[in-house]
Amino acid sequence: MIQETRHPIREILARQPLFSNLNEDELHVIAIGTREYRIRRNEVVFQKGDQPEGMHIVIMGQVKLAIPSAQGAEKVVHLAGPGHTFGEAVVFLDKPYPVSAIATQDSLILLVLKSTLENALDDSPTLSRKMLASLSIRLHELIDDMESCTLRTSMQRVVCYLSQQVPADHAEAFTIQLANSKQTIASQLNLAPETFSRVLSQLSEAGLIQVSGRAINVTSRERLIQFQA
Amino acid sequence: MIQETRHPIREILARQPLFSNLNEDELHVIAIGTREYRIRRNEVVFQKGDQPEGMHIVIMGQVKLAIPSAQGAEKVVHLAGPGHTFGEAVVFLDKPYPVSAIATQDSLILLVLKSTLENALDDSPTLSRKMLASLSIRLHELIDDMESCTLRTSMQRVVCYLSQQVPADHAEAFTIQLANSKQTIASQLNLAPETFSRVLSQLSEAGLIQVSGRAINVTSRERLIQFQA
DNA sequence: ATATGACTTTGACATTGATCAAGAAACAAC
DNA sequence: GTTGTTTCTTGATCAATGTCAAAGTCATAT
Repeated sequence: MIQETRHPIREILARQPLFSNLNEDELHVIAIGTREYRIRRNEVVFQKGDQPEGMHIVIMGQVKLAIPSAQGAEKVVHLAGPGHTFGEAVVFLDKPYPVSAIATQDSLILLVLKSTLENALDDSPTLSRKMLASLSIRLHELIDDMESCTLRTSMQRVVCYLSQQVPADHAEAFTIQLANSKQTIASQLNLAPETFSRVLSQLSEAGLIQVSGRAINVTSRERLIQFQA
Repeated sequence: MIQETRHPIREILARQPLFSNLNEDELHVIAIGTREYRIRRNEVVFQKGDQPEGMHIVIMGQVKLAIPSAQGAEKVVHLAGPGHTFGEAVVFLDKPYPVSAIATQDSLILLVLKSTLENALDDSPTLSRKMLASLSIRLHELIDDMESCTLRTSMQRVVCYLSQQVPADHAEAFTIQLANSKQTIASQLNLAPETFSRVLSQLSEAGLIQVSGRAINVTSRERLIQFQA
């Protein structure tokens, strides 16, 4: 599953915002304590309960972080794309991973070993600061997710999800290209796939969106947000 | 609402695990940037959307962190008792509080101002490390909460909650004294108060617990955990 | 003591969203 | 292409949990 290669790890690291303020020496030390691995779609990076190895950085591809349940169901907690990190929280605790990580696409990932990261943090307040910010963001995202799951109806969750996928230009009408299967997105929204499908049809019938495979066209962001029932 | 007093803030800070490794000078600087305030039961410390002031440390009492919803409902995210901190995550982000904080008891709280904390973190890798650990723990707790809310039935959530309240001695039979109203606990478990009440009666009928006000006697931890339906 | 208000319990009912099952569509492999 | 596999949609049904309402309990303050 893990396959070493000889890419310029240091170059890649230097391009990550997290490490952009480090000097050559610091970067060199981190690069030495970093492994690169490739992983195929649907393969497991680690499982809930495994002992943490370090911080993972997605270079290419995508990794799904999910809580597995006994009955085979799972709740997707986060989808980490290029430039995103995962597994960093456990570096600071003596606990196993609380989630499983599975590649949703063939991916290229860096693993900064636990001890390497710890040393780097002790030497660089800037890195510590960025790490704190990164964890804080994750915390906020999780709270938003919690809010969504507990205080909203399925319709509200879908509307909220769609309206958050707005492109940079904030256009009133736009097309979303879903980056994952509808199953995965349903799980992220804490919905059964069937429910997700039905909610999308309802929005279609109301003329607010057009669905064609993974492409969803939003006619009016404004009207979409207003929509109830 | 906020009322200054002249307690030995520095002494109190020194007793917090978070600051225990700091030297006299560092502690002094932090003490200067720390405010003490008292707040009554049911009073609001801050609301979701407010601009963050710094990190709060509960010295006495208890503060409830909850996501408010438009319809007056709320989802309790965390209950912070003596020695616990809250509001620290926002120090590292330029975002408003994602939750509201309300005292559930008359409380005494310290507020380490944002800039003070930031400076202290830049000067002390140890403090940074502890802060990272603290945020990581919060993240784990939230993930556990997420797991509970999304993958378990109401019965499973209550059983899990009760069995986690085990006293230190790990006795098979024990009595829990609920530290909050059943409403609050129900919200934390993401249940309607009525549902919580019904689940407790069910467990009572099954002979697994005896409920008497806020005191809950667990007859057998083992059998409680096994219980289904 | 008694009264007032908050919290809790219980019952009846409504509703959301899950489950099961079957068919359709998309995709991949050969 | 054709076949097999996975994903998605749609319908019918059901169970879990929320909502509403009323009564009961508890605590507090006067």
